[in-house]
Amino acid sequence: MPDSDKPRPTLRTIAELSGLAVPTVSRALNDAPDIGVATKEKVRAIASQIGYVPNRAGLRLRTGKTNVISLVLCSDHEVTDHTGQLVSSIADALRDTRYHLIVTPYFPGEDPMKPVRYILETGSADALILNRIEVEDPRVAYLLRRQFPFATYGRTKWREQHPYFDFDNVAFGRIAAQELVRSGRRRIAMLTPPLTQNYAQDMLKGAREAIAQTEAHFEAIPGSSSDESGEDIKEHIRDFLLRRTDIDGIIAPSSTAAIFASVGAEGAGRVLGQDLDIFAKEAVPFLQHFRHAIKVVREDVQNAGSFLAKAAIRAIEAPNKAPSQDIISPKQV
Amino acid sequence: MPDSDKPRPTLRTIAELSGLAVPTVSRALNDAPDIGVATKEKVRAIASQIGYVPNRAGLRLRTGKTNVISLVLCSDHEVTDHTGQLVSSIADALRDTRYHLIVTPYFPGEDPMKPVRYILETGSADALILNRIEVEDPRVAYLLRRQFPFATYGRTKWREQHPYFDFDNVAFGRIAAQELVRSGRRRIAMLTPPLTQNYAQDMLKGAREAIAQTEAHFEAIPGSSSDESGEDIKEHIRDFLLRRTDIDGIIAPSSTAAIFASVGAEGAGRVLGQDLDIFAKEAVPFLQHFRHAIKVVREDVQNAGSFLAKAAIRAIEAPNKAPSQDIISPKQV
DNA sequence: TCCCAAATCTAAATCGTTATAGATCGCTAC
DNA sequence: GTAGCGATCTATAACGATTTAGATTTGGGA
Repeated sequence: MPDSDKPRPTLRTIAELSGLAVPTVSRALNDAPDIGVATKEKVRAIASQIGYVPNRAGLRLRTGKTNVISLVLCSDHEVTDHTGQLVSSIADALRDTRYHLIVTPYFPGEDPMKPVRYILETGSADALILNRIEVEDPRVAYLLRRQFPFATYGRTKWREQHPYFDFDNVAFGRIAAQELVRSGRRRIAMLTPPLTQNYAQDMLKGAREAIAQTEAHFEAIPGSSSDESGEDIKEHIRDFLLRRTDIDGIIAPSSTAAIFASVGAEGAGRVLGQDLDIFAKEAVPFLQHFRHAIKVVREDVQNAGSFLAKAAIRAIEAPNKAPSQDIISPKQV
Repeated sequence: MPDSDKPRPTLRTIAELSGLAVPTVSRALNDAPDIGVATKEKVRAIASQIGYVPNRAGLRLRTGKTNVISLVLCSDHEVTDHTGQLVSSIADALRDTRYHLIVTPYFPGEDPMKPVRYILETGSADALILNRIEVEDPRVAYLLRRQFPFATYGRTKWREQHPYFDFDNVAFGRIAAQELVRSGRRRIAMLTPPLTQNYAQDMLKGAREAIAQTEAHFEAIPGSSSDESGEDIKEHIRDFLLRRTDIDGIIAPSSTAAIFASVGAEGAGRVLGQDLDIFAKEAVPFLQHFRHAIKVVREDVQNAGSFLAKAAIRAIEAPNKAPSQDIISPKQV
C-alpha cells in the first residue's frame, strides 16, 4: 500500500477531472436544485472514486460552521470511568457525522462560564454539551440568551427551552428510600451533590416524598457533598456516623460517593448490610463487587452520551424544532 | 455584561484601526524582523485592547496547521477513570497553548489503523497521541514513515525514534514479584495484557528476572488477558484458580484486572491476604479500599498526560530535536 | 420566426490568514 | 548627483469552500 503523498483532492480536482466549474461541483455535491441530474451523478462518482473529503478549514472559513461539538467537562475526583464512558459514547455517536468532538476541561475552583464564553467568543464550536447542571445554571442562561445550540446532561429550571438528557433522579431518590425502608431501615441520610445542582434537588425530593409515606426519618447529610475528594467524603461520613449512631441507611449519588461512604462507615465501626445499608446509583457495574451489601441501581451513561450527541446535532441543524429531551429511569440491578 | 454581538475582530479590524495594511499587522503580531518596533508595539496594543484572537479556520486554511492534537483512544472495559484522567490532563496541559484536544475513538474489534489513516488523510490534526502501544505497532510504523508528529503512551521497538512516555513496567513486574515472594508466595501467576502490547512484555520480563533469583515459580496465565470485560476476567481467574490450587500470588496490570481477579479468586474460594495475594498497579488510588489485602503501586496518569501533551507539541514545533521521552517508576504506596 | 422562461452552468467575490514580491523612504558612499 | 542599501511597509495572490449574480442553452408558445 503506497503512502499516497499526492495532495488531497479538492473541489478543484473534481472540477478539472469533470470539466465543470468549481462552484458547479460544490453545488452538485450539496444536491442543489439547479444542477442537472446527470451532472450530479458524474460529480458524485468522481468524488467517491478519488476519495474527496471536504476541507474543514475551507468550509469553516466560508460558512462559519466549525463542525465541532465541544464537551465542557469539569475535572473531578471520580474513581469510576463515568467520564470516559461519556466521552467515548459521544465521540462514537459522532463518528459517522461531519462533527468532531473536542474536549474542553475546567477545574472545580474555576468559573464554569469561562470555557463557555471562550468557545462562543472564538466561535470554536457549533454546539456545546454540558454536565453538572445547576437549577439556575448561568451557562444555560447565557447560551439560551445567545441562542447558541447546546444540550445538557441534567435539567435546569428552564428545561422546556433546551435539549437535555437526564436520569430520573426523583425516581432514584424514591426507590432508594423505599428499598432502604423495606430492608428495615428507619433513619436514612443522603450524601448529596452540591445543592445548587438540579439532580441533588431531585434526589432529595424523591427521597422525601417516599419517606413521607412511612414511619422512617430522612435527612441530607449537612456540610458535605459527593463532589469532594474520596478522602474528604470518607472522613465526613465517618465523623457523621460517629456522631449519629442512629443512622442506619445512606443514599449515595455515585460510585465514588458509595465507595468512600462505605469506607467511612467501616471506619466508624459499622458493618454494611448489618448496622447500615447503602443505596447508590452507578454508571459502571461494579459496586456490588466492591461491597456485596451495597444496593444499586444503574445509570446508563453510554445512552446519555449518544442521546446528547444527537440532541446537539439537532439543536444545530434544526434550531426551530422542539428540543430533544429524554429522561431515563433507574435500572434496578 | 453585554452580549457583544458585534463581529469578532480580525486582522482587518486592527489594520483599519491602526492605518496599516493587513499583512503588516499579521507580521507585526508574528514578530517578523522587517517590522518596526514602534509598529509592533502599536499593533500589539490594539490587538490586546480589542481582544483579537486569530481565526483558526483562516490560519488552518492558509498554513495547513490545524492546531489540533488528536488523542486516539480505544474504548475499553475499564472500571476506573484512567481514561478520564488522561483526557483531562492532556486538555489541561493544552489549555494555555494554541492547541485544542480532539478525541478520536475506536473500538476493540476495529482496525486501529483506521482512525490514524483518517486523520492523516484528511489532515485533521497536527499530532497524535496514542496508547495501547504494541511492540511493533503498525500505527507507529506508519507515522514514522510519514514523518507525522506523535507521542505514545508506551514504547515500541523503535523507541529511540519517537517521543513517548512510559511507566516502568519492568520495574513493576520486578517489584510485584519481589513483594509477593517476600510475603511468602511461591507460585505466582500474571494476568497479562495482550502479549502484543509492549508493556505486557515488560511486566513479564521484570517478573521473570526477579523470580529467577528466588525459589519461586512464575507463569503468565494462559488464554486470558486483562483487556477482557470484567466478567470474563472474573470467570477466567476463577476457573484458573480452581484448576491450579497451587497458585498463591497474582499480578494484575490494572485496577480493573485486580478488581475482577479478586472477585474471581473469591469465587474460587480463596481468601485474599491468606490463601492468595494480589499485586497490582492502579492509576486511581482505590484498590486498597476495595480489598485491603491487595498490594499496590501507583501509576501517575496525570503526569503521563501532561508529558505527552508537551511531547506532542515539541514533535510538531521542533521536529528535528530529539524526541521527548520519559519513563516513570512505580510509586510504592 | 422570434422571444421569453426554465434549466443549467460559470464568473467573481468572499471568509481570515500568510507568503512573496515589490514599493517607498532616507541615507551613505562614491 | 545619484546609485545603492537597509529598513519598513504595501499589494497581490493563495489556501478551499460557498454565495450571488450573471451567462448560456434549450424548448415552447405566439
